Amino acid sequence: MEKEQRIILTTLELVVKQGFHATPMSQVAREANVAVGTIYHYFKNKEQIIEKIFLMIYKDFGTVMLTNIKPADDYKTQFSTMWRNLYNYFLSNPLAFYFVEYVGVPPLITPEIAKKSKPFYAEVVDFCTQGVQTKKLKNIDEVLITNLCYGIISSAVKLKIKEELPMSEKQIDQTIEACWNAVKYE
Amino acid sequence: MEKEQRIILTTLELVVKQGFHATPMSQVAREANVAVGTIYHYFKNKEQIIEKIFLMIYKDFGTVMLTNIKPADDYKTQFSTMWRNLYNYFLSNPLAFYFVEYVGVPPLITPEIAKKSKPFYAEVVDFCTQGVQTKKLKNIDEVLITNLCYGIISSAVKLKIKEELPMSEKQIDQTIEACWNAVKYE
Amino acid sequence: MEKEQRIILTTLELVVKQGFHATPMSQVAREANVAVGTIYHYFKNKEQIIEKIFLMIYKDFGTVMLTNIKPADDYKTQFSTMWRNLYNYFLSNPLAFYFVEYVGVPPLITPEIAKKSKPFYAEVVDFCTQGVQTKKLKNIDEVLITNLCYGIISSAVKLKIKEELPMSEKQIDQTIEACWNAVKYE
Amino acid sequence: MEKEQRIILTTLELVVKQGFHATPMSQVAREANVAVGTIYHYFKNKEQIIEKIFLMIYKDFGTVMLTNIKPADDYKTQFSTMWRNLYNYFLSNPLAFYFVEYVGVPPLITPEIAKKSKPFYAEVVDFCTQGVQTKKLKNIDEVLITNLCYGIISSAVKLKIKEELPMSEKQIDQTIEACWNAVKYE
DNA sequence: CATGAATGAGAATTCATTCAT
DNA sequence: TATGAATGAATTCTCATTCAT
Repeated sequence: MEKEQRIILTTLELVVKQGFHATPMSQVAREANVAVGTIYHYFKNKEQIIEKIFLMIYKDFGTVMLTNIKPADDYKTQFSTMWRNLYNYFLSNPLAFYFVEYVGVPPLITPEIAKKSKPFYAEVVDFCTQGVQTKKLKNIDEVLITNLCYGIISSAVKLKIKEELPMSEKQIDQTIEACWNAVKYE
Repeated sequence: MEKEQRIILTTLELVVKQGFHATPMSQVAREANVAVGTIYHYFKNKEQIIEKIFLMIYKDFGTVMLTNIKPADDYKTQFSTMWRNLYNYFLSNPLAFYFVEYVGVPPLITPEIAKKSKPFYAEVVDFCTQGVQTKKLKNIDEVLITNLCYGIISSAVKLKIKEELPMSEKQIDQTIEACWNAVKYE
Repeated sequence: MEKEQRIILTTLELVVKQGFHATPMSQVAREANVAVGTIYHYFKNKEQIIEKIFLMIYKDFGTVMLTNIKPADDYKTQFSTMWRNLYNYFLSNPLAFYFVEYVGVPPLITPEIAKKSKPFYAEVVDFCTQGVQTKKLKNIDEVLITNLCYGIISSAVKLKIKEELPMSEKQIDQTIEACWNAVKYE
Repeated sequence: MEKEQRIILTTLELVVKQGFHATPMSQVAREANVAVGTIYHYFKNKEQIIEKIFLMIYKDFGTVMLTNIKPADDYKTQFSTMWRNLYNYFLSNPLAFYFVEYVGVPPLITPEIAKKSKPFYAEVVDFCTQGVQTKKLKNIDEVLITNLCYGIISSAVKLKIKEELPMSEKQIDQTIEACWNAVKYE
């Protein structure tokens, strides 16, 4: 639906720039070119828009991380591609990054909503489980592995976005390599 | 000052649980046991309380990371101790963790305020610079090194706090080891 | 008309339970199983539904009061039957009672609308006029007589509906007797 | 308190003329000459103002009914005085009358609030109990007696206020006499 | 006849901040 | 220093009504 999408995207943009509470529905309506009432025709309340955005983004990057993964490649290559995909996704979608880091968090996102997002990145976790079983990765809980790497990528993205570092090709490579070294077997 | 401290700590607690905009000054006043007007005697406005908290916490953990660092120990040991200190600090001060992760961020914290916090962890960055120079750490920008490790620790803390993982002693060791492996030389 | 009736009855029910302004047309539509637009096909606006209900009910109880009135009976019997009829009608139609007492009143019901309802109970007033002329009832204005008795019945119904009194057969008899005693001749 | 009183009296006036839901707080504020926020300083919400008014009026007329009751007078005189007091009170306080009849009713006034008002007219009920015990009044439940008379008075007041009857001195006397005749012994 | 998406004015309520005491 | 009553702009959300289909 045309209008629903406009509401979602406008909210995403404003909420990231101004914060959830600092974003009035009237502004969302104005910038999405709909009437305030229309927003409430599609969403129960302000929080529900956030939930929709949250799930939309998580679905998104669950998919994105798996692109260009070629089973023929060796494990390290596939593993590195995954996290590089995530870095690239966040860089080309800074709104999504800001949202997951600062808006789509408690207390706005409850544990229940968070749970709904899990299936979207289940494959990534599974891939780490395989890595552990085939002795490509250290014998660490797969959830821990996934999150440590996520933490590395997220930090790198922040440095780039805040312009604290240029994040040259070399630095990106070093970041991805750090993910691998942090959890690789041996 | 007794009252000023009460205002700061109450604000920290409420702002973490409810968010900045969802925390009315009247509630801060009530729970800090002062009058609303009194808050404005000590602080120019709501934002200024946040700034004070922000700097207080950053000062705190700049100090904390350096405790028990014994120059006699080898580099790896000192490096590991530093990040373990951070992990422990966050675990015993969940309010501080939540604050730096979710409240003390843009757009509430402007780049100017953020800059004021840099001196507080300059020593940590310096320590990494030395590590690079003495070939203990890979030849990666020291800011990048610091932040990648911060990202790892932060992810681990989140898993523990959200109770997604037990974070046993072994898992903590694996996390600290991941920091080291991610950036160690060779 | 099927749908028009459903709209009227649903509105009656909701308006009695929630009040006029607290009853949104959307809810009427939903519970009457019609579209919002359909309501406006049958009624000019929300107020018009209330007017229709108002007249419907007044017509109703003008009729009801006269059932089982047997001219052969003596005046007191006929008079008592009338008010007992009203009591029974209200008890078996609590929605109607609540409506006339709390909803079908100013400022929603204007004097003009109220005037339209007068013919419906004209016969009851006439019957009182006859009572006065034949010295069965005191020489009191027939409108006053009618309304005093209405007040008695209405109070009794409220006690029963609010469950403040059981309103046993005996108490009902006492109530009807009170009507008679209040205005009977001598 | 000056402002609180102004809010109460303004609300009473507006709510009677326009209905509860048709009376915006902004209008109350304007006509009471206070800021909207000030209303919420004194009252939790709109409903609470109504509750305060409700109890204020019930307290009022519990008192009023007992004025000029001289124990030396015979029972009928005292009984009549009471109801005449009520009639006079309502006539000189039409706002109070409209309020208790149309605003201070369910669903706005819940059974719990209604219960709070009972002590205020307990003495009137007691007086009827005595009347029954001393065989001045019929052996009817005192609550029923009280309410039947209230119904009579209320109907008379309505006729006067709606200007359907002039309610001459004679008609008032007839009304009070009707109260007595309706429930007197014999 | 019937629908229901869309509207936007208007409602109740909140809350940062001020200021007289 | 400390208070808290008072403010009123701003917020979220509602809802009667319209109109293109």
